Amino acid sequence: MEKVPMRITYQRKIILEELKNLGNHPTVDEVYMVVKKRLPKISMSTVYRSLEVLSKNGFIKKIEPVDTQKRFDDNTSTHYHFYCKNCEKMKDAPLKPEMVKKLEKEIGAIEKIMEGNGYKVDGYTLEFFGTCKSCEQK
Amino acid sequence: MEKVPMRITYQRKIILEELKNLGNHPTVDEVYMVVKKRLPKISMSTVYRSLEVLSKNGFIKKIEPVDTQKRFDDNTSTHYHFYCKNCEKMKDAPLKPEMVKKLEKEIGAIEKIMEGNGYKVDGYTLEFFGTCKSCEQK
DNA sequence: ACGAAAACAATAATCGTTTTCAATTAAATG
DNA sequence: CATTTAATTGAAAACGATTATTGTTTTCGT
Repeated sequence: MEKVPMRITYQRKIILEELKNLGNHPTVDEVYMVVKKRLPKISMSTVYRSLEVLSKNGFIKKIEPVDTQKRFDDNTSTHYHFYCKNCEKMKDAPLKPEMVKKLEKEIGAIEKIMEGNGYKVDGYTLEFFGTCKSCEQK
Repeated sequence: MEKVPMRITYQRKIILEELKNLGNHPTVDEVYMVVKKRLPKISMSTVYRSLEVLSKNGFIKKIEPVDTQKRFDDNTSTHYHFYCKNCEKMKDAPLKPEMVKKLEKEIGAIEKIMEGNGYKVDGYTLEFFGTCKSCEQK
């Protein structure tokens, strides 16, 4: 979470305030809509940039997919993925089948707990990211 | 994985073939580029639609984010999320702190293993999806 | 208070994906 | 095997989310 020079502008104060009011992980659009009530002239790009900066400086946390593009896999069995930020490829997580089995069981138990709490769990995604072996070797 | 009436068209045969050749989880665009060599007139939308249908029928597996939109969280500590497909809200996974701790440890160990395999692991995302409690109660 | 750097609003551009629609084709039916 | 009909196609436009650009305004160290 590398810090970045950040000015405390009026817009950013309000965006942070309203984000906290909203609670539950709002989308940028949701933040925009409530902030606009107090700052009718604010633009979407300001909200985007401000949220980005606030998260880079550790005030808030960004929730975003490891990779936004759709991908398709000819292997239909359960396994986990590793996204390499360098070559931008999605690889199979380099794990032995017994490790995958173990994790699957572990997470399955967690799902049961959530079901017990009144949630209906259809599934989950677990993706790792970083630099893959072949990129790392260079 | 609900089955859907599917015709085995020439395009689909070739898309499936080439997906298998490509191996590593290609994006739609990557599939399009190789398929175009054999079917110069094929359109992007056909590739999108075909991959979708092939995955709906269990021939291949779709890898996609639980939710594509960026979201922001005022809680900066580690915790997992649950995406409700009904109300389209991202909630905190309803798990006790000790459960989160345990999972974190478990997955941390997995990361170590991958690091031992020559990968540099920056992090991971774990997201559950389904129907949340309040939507389920209706 | 002054001036450089950062942030702003507005707008256009981009990216990945989905939709629309008329023409074509697979496969079920007679 | 010819006919029917419903699915599929290609081409193009539309789409939603995000980013880049532009000229103007604001913040904040000096």
